[in-house]
Amino acid sequence: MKILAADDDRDLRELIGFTLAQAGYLVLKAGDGPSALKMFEEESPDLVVLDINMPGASGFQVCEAIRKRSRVPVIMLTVRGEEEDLVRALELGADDYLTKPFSPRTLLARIKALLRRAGMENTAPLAMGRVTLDIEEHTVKIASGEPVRLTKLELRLLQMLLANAGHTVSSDRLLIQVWGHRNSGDRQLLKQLVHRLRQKIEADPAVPQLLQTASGAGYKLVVD
Amino acid sequence: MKILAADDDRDLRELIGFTLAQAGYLVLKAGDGPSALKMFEEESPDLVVLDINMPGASGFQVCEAIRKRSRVPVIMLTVRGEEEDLVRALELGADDYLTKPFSPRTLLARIKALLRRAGMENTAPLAMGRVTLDIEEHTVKIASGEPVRLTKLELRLLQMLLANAGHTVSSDRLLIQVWGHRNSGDRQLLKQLVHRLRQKIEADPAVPQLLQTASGAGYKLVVD
DNA sequence: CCCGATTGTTACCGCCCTGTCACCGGCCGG
DNA sequence: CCGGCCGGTGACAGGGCGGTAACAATCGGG
Repeated sequence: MKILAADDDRDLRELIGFTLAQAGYLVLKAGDGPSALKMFEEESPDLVVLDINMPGASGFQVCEAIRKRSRVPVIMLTVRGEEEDLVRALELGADDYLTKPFSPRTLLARIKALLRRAGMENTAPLAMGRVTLDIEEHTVKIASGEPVRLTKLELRLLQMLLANAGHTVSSDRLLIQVWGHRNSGDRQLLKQLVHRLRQKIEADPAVPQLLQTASGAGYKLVVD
Repeated sequence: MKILAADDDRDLRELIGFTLAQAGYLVLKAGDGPSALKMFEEESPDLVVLDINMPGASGFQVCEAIRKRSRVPVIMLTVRGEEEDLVRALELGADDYLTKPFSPRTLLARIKALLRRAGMENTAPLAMGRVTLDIEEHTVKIASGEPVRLTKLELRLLQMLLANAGHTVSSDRLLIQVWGHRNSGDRQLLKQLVHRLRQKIEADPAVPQLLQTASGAGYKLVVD
């Protein structure tokens, strides 16, 4: 599990790094916004701890940039009493925050809670009913047919639907989970992705059996 | 969206209630642990705000009991500087916490973030007498008939009537709850919506059994 | 740097949801 | 008796939403 910690305060950065390393995480450290972003691009960590006050680029900018290309869990660090900052951070897509000063134990608990919520520590069942998803190979098998190759986004979409197999998942939620942002005007992206995925996995894409539409609500995967 | 707020401080409870009601949530209030648990059992809310320090049963116990039977999002309220409490709360399965004092805006932001993370629309089918409402699928089943698809507005209307099953809901209130703010002269909208809903759920739409008219007052749902 | 794969954007079609108008019938007070 | 109010019903136009296609932009590996 790879965690990126970005903070301009060298001591705090080292403390965080030490704490997380003790807990068995692989830690990447960055001292300012730009290098945090660069490291994020190169290493694609599984979780990001981000100080709001940093030279170069504020934590907000970094968070926004990260959200543009990933839905990785983000924890923001802030000083006490800056509630406006918190609201803005959460609106920008941050998943959680910590108020300085905090104890290492608290940080660890929050990180674990977030990873648990994000479903990153339990390998979800890959097979369900007719659908068998191979995340490493980026392929699905339907019933006992040939494996079909999926793109990154298709895989992610199918993963989300499979995790909620039999239940409708709202379009907004899919947008958030697949792309990481939630401009609800972006339904066209989802339409297209669903269409392309159907071409690959449905026997007759015009009459979907697996990936069904719940009009006005979202989509659901029928696996039985 | 139903939210249970449990706090022994009456003023704070009312403030939370007012804030959430303003934001359009249906709020249930409890003043101590046991009644919070009881209300949780009976109402199955979509999110719980839980004060750690309560008479009867501590927030910890309530949180633990809730976690034994549900994964509903839980936000814990705590006083400043009790970090051990926070860690324990998160380990017990709480999803988030707030340090008192907090601003209403912060509370709202955290609740929204949590609902978003939790998927916001995954409410279990709501059953009452002959009527079973599946909010995530946008469908109703009457008695043991086939599920009928509902539109957004029909769903909202039925939801409101079902929440007050057996009691008359005034037309003005329905107008506000279904459409938002409207001048009360807009009864035609409601007439049409009721008519369309009856076509879908009544055995004989000309003689309504379920969705009955309370002349001069409003409508009520008869489920038994 | 190039080519193909992948992803995002624009446009269009068809369905049906929704708001609105128009009309009917019953009830009530003048 | 009649005119107004209320609730129910039918019809219809506009627009929103989902599906599809075609194209542009971007990514990624050789």
